[in-house]
Amino acid sequence: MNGKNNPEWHRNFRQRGMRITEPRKAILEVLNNTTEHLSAEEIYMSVHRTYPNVGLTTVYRNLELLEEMGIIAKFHFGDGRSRYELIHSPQKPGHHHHLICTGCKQIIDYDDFVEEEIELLTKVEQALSAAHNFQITGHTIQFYGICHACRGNL
Amino acid sequence: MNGKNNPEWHRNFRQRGMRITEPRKAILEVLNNTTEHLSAEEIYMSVHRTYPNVGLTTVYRNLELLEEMGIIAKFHFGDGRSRYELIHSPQKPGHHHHLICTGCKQIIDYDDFVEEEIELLTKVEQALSAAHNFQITGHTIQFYGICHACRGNL
DNA sequence: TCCTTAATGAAAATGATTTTCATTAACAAT
DNA sequence: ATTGTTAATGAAAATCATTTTCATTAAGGA
Repeated sequence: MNGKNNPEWHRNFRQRGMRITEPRKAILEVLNNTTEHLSAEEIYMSVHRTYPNVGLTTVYRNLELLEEMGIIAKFHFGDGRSRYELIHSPQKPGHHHHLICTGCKQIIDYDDFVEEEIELLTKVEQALSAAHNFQITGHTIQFYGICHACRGNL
Repeated sequence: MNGKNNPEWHRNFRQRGMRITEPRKAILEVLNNTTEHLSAEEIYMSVHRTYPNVGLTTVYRNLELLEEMGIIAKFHFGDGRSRYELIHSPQKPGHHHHLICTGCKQIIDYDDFVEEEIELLTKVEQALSAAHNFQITGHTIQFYGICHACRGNL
């Protein structure tokens, strides 16, 4: 968690009159230490190991909150549940562009042409902003396909 | 439905031993005649007007089927339900790149820089194919933001 | 230490989607 | 055209992720 015992998100929370609680610390701890794209249930199970009394409801509530605050992003990969990622993750900084196998559901954070993608996306973002009078807050790029292993199982 | 009374999808279906049924005709009819991004329930309601005895279950089953066949695409726009689009729609041919207002949930099929996007996407697709040994079947590009009207309501 | 109220946990409710199963109807063979 | 096989259907029940309710707890300012 950044090595500091009073991280910057504390300030962020307190400003909004929100309290620093064990469940919140635990949830952010889990998200900070994973490279995966965890679902609410998975985050809950992970948190549960250290804080067995934290409930699934609380996990859902805080994930929603963290998303509204712009701290995490919520993704849909087609497996019927939402998955969450820290927007500025120490584990995988930068973009969140995904390659998903529709067979085994594995999710790959790819790096190919990301520079160019970002460049174009920025341009598109500006165009959309202007043309449709939107204030853009985020984007999603996903490629779907079948991985080598799954192709073997056909 | 294409002006022909024996459309090409009939052949497509029969080849797989699948039958041409009223519900299937009705569902494709609805998808063919909309520019919207309909949910299963919305498709069901639309079908229901003409064929009141077609059930919601059947709509779900056939949407899944049509997706597997590569005839329609399933999207998630963050409102908790899946939405479907004909991949080759007579109403909006070409791409399916979306701009979504997180306030009012409106979905815009935008046209800005789509040429360039497709060009880059094709390049990325090839790179991913090679680098990760994937057979790419589709992609998703979405921008999220707040539209002008919704910004007023804050 | 006390007080206010944000936050929590457990259980119930909700809502989209899937499964079950008995019935119907496509369509190939007759 | 009639029949037989079985894919497809519809209704109801089941499932599963997520949300709501509500009584209780605890963060943090006074």
